[in-house]
Amino acid sequence: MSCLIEKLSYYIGFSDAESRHIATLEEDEVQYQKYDEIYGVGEEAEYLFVARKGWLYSYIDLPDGRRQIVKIVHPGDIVGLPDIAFASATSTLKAAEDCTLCPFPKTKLDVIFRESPRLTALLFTIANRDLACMMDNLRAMGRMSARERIAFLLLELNARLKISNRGMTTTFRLPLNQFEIGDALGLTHTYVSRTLGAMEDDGLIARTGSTVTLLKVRELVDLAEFEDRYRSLDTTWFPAA
Amino acid sequence: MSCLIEKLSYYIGFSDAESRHIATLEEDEVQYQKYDEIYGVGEEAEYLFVARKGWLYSYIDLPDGRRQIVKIVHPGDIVGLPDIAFASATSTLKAAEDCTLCPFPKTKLDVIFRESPRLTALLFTIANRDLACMMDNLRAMGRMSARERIAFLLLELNARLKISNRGMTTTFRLPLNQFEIGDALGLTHTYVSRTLGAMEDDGLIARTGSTVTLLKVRELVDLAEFEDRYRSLDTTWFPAA
DNA sequence: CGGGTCGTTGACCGTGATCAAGTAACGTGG
DNA sequence: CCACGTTACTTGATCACGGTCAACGACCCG
Repeated sequence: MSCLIEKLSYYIGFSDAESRHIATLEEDEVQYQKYDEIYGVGEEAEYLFVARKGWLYSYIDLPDGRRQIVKIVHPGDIVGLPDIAFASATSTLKAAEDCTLCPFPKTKLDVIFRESPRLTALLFTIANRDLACMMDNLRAMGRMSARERIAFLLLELNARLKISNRGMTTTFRLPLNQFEIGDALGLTHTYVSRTLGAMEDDGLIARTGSTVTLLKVRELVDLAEFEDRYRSLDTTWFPAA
Repeated sequence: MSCLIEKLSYYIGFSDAESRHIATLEEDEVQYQKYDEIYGVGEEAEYLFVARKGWLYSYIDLPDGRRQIVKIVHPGDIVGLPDIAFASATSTLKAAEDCTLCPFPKTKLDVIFRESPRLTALLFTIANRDLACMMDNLRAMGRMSARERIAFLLLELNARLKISNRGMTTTFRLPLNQFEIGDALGLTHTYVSRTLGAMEDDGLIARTGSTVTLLKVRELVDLAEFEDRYRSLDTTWFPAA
């Protein structure tokens, strides 16, 4: 089954027509290699993407080399929604590892808006869920220490992976290097290294290669004041199918 | 004219039916006083609001007293969209000054989704524009100095005020105290005071009471790498009226 | 082997936090 | 009209978290 449908049907069931609409978003498929740039700031934002395989991230550069990763993308995620509001892309999309994407034009959304209010409500809700998550993120960047931010990132990634990956435990592959983790959290790779090391010493997490295990989930959750926004959505107000 | 319609019609024109849909969102009206809490984290998120008069902001608390303001609300803004994804509110909404709000239930959106694909596309686009703005914000918090963040905030507020306020100059009322500015930018009020003072000394801005003037806009824009995301939206792919 | 990427560790430094005191503006009540 | 409390802003002294710079080690792949 497509990982987009899998992810969406975690929240509501779909009619055949709705499933067909979703399937049209994944008709094409393109491969990218690790560190390929899929699109850059200022390029025409004609297409959206469904991530099918591999992790990606979007980031914004500052002219002096500072970089902020604003979104980490997993299989089943829709990429580029924040850019549909503009004629050109507001961030750069890069492959964190070899990956597969399904591009689709903005206008396919227009069809969904006209024909499926229920699917529209879901997409609208997901966009707003993402907004709420960005706010949590902003809180982490504005008011949290390095250790708290790292705890937050690990918990959020784990929560997201649970949605498309039933049977997910607290051990997961983290295909990001410490530069990338730092750029996502507003830290330097040096300090990421130090802090991860200290958290490992304290028995909060364990690392083997690029795999992480959250050992003391309760303590991590308290550290980061983490709330799982992915586990459920309020779909009670949605139009009927 | 209602400030919501004014703000939305900045981007597209509306049919009579669409105007009526928008008007249903502003049927009721409630007054609040400065520092009133409209709703808090965890309360049932039954209603959304249209801000009609006065500034507000939503924030998230940490248990030890740290606070992050995640959104500053102006007249004409829709408040609470990030919460429609959940059964209860994810942030607290507070009045920055005396203000007027128009509450409406989530289910009024459901009607819009069923009857007006074009208005749906606009709301969807605005939600995603807000996402892009949050990402700019995240970049500011993660990778910018205090001075750059303040430049960024002032430019963004000014850009937003221009939408509903034709003839807006670079002088505007800023009804937020320095604690609130700090909480929005991840700084202490002390440092906000110092930095604003230094920026004034450098001739970048001027202050008189709670009014701010951006004197060297070009330099401020360079400082903050500011891009105005409010001035125009890509509406070319929207369904026809 | 050699070269590249990535992670670790050490020494030092600077931005912005913390703590504290003082000032200005304002409304209140006597 | 002044004494007062409150709130907001400013300024100074000190501190610490995390940045910067640099060196080194581990690993992978050619």
